[in-house]
Amino acid sequence: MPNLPEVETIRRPLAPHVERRVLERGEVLDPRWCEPAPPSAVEDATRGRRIERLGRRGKYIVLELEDDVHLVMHLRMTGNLLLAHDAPYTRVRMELAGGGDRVLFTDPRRFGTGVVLLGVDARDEYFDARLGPEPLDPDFTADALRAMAAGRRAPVKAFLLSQDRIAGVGNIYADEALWRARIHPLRPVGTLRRTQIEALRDGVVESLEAGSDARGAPLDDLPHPHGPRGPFQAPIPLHRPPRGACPRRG
DNA sequence: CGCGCAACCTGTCTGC
DNA sequence: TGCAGACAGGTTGCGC
Repeated sequence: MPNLPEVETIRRPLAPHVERRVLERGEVLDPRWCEPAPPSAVEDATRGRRIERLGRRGKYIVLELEDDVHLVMHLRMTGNLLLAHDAPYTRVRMELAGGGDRVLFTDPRRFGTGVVLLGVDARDEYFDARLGPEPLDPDFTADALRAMAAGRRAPVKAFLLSQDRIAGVGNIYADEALWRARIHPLRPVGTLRRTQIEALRDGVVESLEAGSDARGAPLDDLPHPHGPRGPFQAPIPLHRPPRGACPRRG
């Protein structure tokens, strides 16, 4: 479920509570979380290190620690990162020094993963190998999109979903962006006309922004046990319309 | 290389 | 009402 806006909604309120604090220890309760690395890799990396920053790239969350140690996490579909003492489905538990706060990675379906990367170069290499540009960065222009789409026969929806083209667009936002741009999802992306490419770029950006706005609405100050996704699963309008006729064309 | 698709999981929804 | 089966969905890896 987490696409870029959801990941950002989890990251943003959490960041001020963890940045500049020291991790006493991290404990991997589910060894599969960091496979093929052993849990000790995560535990060694986190022990006693200060958190410099809680960042994001695409759908990844990055816990940037001192000494240039980067803990890169992916929530996949059901993962969550929250500040709480206990929560169901906890896979990783990180104790913060002074106060007994804990950062928990929870995930009922155990799809979520984490990896420790040493050095900013290793981190960038990791992302460069699998992620395209950030769609909310200013260089994500219609021209850039057109260059990426040129000559490709893949359906435009599949194209939007491939993270090595555009980082952070998932199923919900691909549908929403195509709906806004009035483009059929199966249309080969390389055949789109210039005006459609422009509409598509706008559709991607606007749906991501709408998603961030909707879920980024302030709730309480602290993430509660069920995490910062709460009551406002308020869907953007049309991802799943009432079954039946198309609301636009019948 | 580009594309399609199965596999990974398990909670929740759907249909009988 | 209960149960079995379908579905959800991001990424990886394999086959064509």
